[in-house]
Amino acid sequence: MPLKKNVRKIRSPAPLPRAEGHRQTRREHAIEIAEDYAEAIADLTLETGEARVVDLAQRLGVTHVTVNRAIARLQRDGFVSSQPYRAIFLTEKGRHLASASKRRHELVVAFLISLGVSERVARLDAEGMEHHVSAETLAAFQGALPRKGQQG
Amino acid sequence: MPLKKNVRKIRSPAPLPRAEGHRQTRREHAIEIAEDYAEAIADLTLETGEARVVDLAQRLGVTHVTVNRAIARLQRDGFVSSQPYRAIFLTEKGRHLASASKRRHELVVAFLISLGVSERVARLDAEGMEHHVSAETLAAFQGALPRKGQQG
DNA sequence: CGAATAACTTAGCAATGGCTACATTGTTTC
DNA sequence: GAAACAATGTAGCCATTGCTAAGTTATTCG
Repeated sequence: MPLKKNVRKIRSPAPLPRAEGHRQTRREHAIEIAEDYAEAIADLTLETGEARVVDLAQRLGVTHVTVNRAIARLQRDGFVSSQPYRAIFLTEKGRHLASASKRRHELVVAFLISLGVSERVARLDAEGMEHHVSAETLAAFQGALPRKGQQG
Repeated sequence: MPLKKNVRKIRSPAPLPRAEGHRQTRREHAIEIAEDYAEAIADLTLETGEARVVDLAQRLGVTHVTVNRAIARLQRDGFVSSQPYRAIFLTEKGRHLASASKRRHELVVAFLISLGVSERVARLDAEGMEHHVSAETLAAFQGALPRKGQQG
């Protein structure tokens, strides 16, 4: 008596959509690093005039070796241009990514803070969350944010 | 003439904290899969009585091979117990992780929906965001959510 | 200028997380 | 019980993302 341990025929009919979210999350993971680097490069360029491997390493909390290889991939994918032993520059594509990322990042931080989350935690959480905030959700965050001009 | 391209001495003094967020994000990435699997296993066990490799694969949007290896890691790390060609069961530790993940997941979805995000997008975004929502932020979400009993 | 130092690069290891192709085991069905 | 088929497991590929160690190149400074 097989006891019907495996009910192999009656595969569940509906739970397909669930997979979609996971697929999207994986897709987003693939571009997270590009976004983080683009943002960091843009910031450093503003702050110090150029983005160097060591500075990126310090800022992202990885070794300079990791940065080096990441930059190679970003260059391969057209986000940055760099020459050996020289500073790193964003391409048009990279600048685009950086500004979008930066805007989203800051909006997420501001939104969390507006909810009462401490600035420290808001910044920590935003770093991970931001990459998974779609345009629609970002718009909702923006909408829920208290307006700038009307502080009364 | 070196033109002072590299101003190597004046390393920026403050941008250290930024790295902390990235480090946390990487830490969270490391447990994302455990959380997703634990939640999926818990759900499937409820829905169909047991969690099988194929079902997990379908639900998570990966091949059964990927599931197989992930399960091996989860078993190594004490989240699940499984025997070859048999269903997968959560350990106490795994159940704990699953229930926490599930609660957080549902709260994030509910919160996004309450902001006006469509259910579809809320579910898609939550899948990626949830892993980076700290206890503090989760509490803020909870607090911002309209109460259950007072729908007026 | 040349040595010292800082920055960068390269080589190579480990873990993760996808995959396809193929082998094995379990279940169902005749 | 054996064949057919579904499910699971194994081997091995590739890419990513960390790392350390060791070699190169630039910059700075005596």
